[in-house]
Formats: sequence, C-alpha cells, structure tokens
Amino acid sequence: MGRGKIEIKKIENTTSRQVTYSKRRSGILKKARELTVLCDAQISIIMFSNTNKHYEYCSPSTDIKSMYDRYQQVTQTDLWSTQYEKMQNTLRQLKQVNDDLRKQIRQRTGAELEGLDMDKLRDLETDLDQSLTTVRNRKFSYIQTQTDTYKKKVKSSQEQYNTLTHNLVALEMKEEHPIYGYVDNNPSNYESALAMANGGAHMYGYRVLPSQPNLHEMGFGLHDLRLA
Amino acid sequence: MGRGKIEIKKIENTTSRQVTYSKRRSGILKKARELTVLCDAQISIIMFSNTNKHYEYCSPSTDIKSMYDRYQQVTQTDLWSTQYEKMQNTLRQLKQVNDDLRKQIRQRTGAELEGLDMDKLRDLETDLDQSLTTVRNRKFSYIQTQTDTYKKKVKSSQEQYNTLTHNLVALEMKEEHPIYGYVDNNPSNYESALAMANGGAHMYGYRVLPSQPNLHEMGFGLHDLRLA
DNA sequence: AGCTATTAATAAGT
DNA sequence: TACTTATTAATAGCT
Repeated sequence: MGRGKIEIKKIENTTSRQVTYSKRRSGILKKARELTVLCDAQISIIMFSNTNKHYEYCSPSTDIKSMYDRYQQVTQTDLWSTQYEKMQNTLRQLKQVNDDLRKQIRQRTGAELEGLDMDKLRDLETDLDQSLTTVRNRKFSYIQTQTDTYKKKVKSSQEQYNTLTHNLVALEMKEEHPIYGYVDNNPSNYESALAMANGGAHMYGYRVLPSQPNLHEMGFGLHDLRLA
Repeated sequence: MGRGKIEIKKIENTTSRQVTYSKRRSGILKKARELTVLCDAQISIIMFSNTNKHYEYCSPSTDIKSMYDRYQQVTQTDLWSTQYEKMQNTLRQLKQVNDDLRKQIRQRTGAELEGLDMDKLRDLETDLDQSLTTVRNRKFSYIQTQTDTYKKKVKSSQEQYNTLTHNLVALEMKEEHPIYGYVDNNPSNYESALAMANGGAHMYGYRVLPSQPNLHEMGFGLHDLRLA
C-alpha cells in the first residue's frame, strides 16, 4: 500500500524510518481504537521508538495497570500480583489483630463486658486485681527509690555545707579577721530543707484513691513519707 | 476497505463481531510486527475480547513486564510501586500500632512498668482501680440477673407443682379411690429446692479475692446470695 | 475458513 | 510536519 511495495526489514534511512514510524504508529493506534469500539474489546498498547519516545493506547473502559494485572492473572505468570495479594492478606490479618487487641484493652477498662460469661468476668476481675497490686507495688517501690535518693542528696548537701562552713571558719581563724558575720555551723533548718528537697507529698504523685488497702500494709502511709 | 464502508460502532451481531475481532486483531498484530522490524521499535500489546480471550504481542527484543516497567519509569506514573510502597507503609504502621497496643496491655497487667514515671503510674493505678470496679459491678449485675432468673424458674416450677397436685387431688376425689398416698400440697422443701436450683455459690463463679472492698458496698455480699 | 470487491493505509514525492 | 496520490494492504460481506 503505497507507491511501491516495501520489504519488511529495518529502514536504514533515519528520516524515512521516523516518518514511517509516525505514520504506521498512528495507523496501529487508529486500528486499536476501531477494534475497541467495533468488537467491545479492551486493548493496551505501549510503544517505544528507537529514539525512546513512547506512545500508548488503552481502551477507555480500563487502564494500563488493570490490563497488566488482568494479563498476569490470566497467564498465571504472576510477576507482581502474588506479592501484592500476600501483602493484602497480611494487612487484613494485622487489622484483625489490631481490633482484637483494642477489644481486649476496652474490656480491661471495663467496657464491652456484655459478651463475657461468669467465668471470663471472674478471670478478668482476678487479673485486674493482680495487675492493680503489681502497679501499686511498683508505685511504692518508686516512691521508696525517690525517697532514698533524696535522703542521699540531703545528706550529701549537708556534708558539703559542713565542709564549707569548716573551711570558712578555718579561713577566718587564719586571716584573723572575720569577713562574714556569724555562721550557723549546725543549722536548725535541716528539717525544712528536707521538706523542700522532697518537694512535698505531691512530688510523688500521691493521690488518695477510693480504696487503697495496701497503703498501710506496705508501710508507706502518708505519715511514713517523712524521712527517718 | 471491504465490500462496503462500515460505521465505527459496536457490531451487534455476535458472529459478525467475533469474525471482525479475529480479522482485525490479526491485522493489528501484523502491523505491530511490521513496525517493530521496519522502525526498530518496541511494542507491547495486550488485548481482551469481550469473551475474555486474551491475545498479546511483544517485540522480540523485550518482554511485557519490561515494557510496563519502562513505561512507568518514563511516565513517572508509578503504576504499582506507589501502591506497593503505600501498602508497605500501612503494614509498618499497623505493626507499630499492634506493638503499642500489646505494650499497653502488658502494662495493664503490671508488666514493663520500668518506663513509667510517677504520674503515669498513678494514672494507671487509678485507671485499673476504676476498671476493676466496673468489672465487679458487671459481675454482680450478672449474678443478680441469674438469681432473678432462677427465682422465676423456681416460682414457675412451684406453681406447676401446685397445679399438678391440685389436679391430682381433684382427680382422686372425683374417682374416689386415691392412687397415690399422701401428697404434699404445700411443700416445706421449697428452700432446699431453691438452693439446688441455685447450684450453690460456686455456680456464680464467686471467688474470694485478697481485697474486695466493694463487696459490701454493692450489697451483694455472700450472705446476700440467698434468695429473699 | 476462503474469496473478492471495495475501502483504508501508506510509500514516495512535494 | 503536512498534503497528495499512486499503489498496496486490509477487510466486509458473502459463500
């Protein structure tokens, strides 16, 4: 079809090749469009010229990715969709686990108890009770640690104070003319300094709960918070 | 090009459509082959007929997947990798959330408390305490419902018993020759029958916990389990 | 699946 | 790149 018959082999003349590429390319795309309409088919075409320009056609009722996915499904070549579906499964499972965990938490906060029978309610109660005990123990152990730390800090502070005072006195004695007036070498404000260092009871985040039966047993009642 | 010109619209006659599909399909594939050779191009074609049969063409120097990969590189459209990466992100996030939820649960059971400061410990304690109260309330409400049900069952049973006894007596009176001996029309074993129906305290899954301060406040102490 | 009249595509030229 | 046209190729309708 043309002014002469041509042999089907690579056109060596670059210009001719490009012209032919352009013409025949639009020819194919037109044919593809026509076939799509005439026969209700779905066609995806991707073309690269040897100059790396690309052209494509895809039937309007679909898109390139769908065509490729569908192709893989049909041909069982499964280059990508297995992995894709595996991921989707994992995703579904993770979401399920997520929901389960959330429900567990909700039940642990006392919500959604409707589905639980007596045995499960009892187990949950026991569990929560034990957990509460553990958390309380932890809290009091935390308080004790903090208390010990503050005790040490106060002691260290007093030692430092004593040393400084001692040195100051020694210095004054040596220079034989006191610079500063009277210095309280054995301060009676020890107790109040201690209280400040402790920062008051609120520093331990202590809060009176409706029921704290362990408070006494643990030996950490409010009156015990003062340092020995 | 044919015995007559045709309009480009869907061919309604199924046979004609399939014939035309077949002819034009091979036409396109031939054109694609020719273009590949003539112009040193690379072409990938995937076609689906409306009967779901698929045909493809791909230039011999490449393959379909490469073509689609190259296409998405060139067009920056990222056919699948965006989706793929999105999924991987979602997956990572879900895993993280699950881990967090698990940690939350572990902390609610009193484990892994090391990272919590005083404020958080106190909050957790308060929370657990409230949850425990809720679960206990639920348990006791469960017990009450069960108790009510049993009460009704026992009453209904007694009414039935009364009716039967009454009928039996009436029957005996009518026939004037008692078949069975003395019948307890007003049984004194009501209380014990009730106890049996209750199945004893263990039926409620009642268990004495180390501390149950709410037991009394709720008015459902052990001594209250007997039916009024 | 073939046949062939007819239309469509296109090679070469402008 | 676009238009023209002689020529070949594709194919519609038929068998």
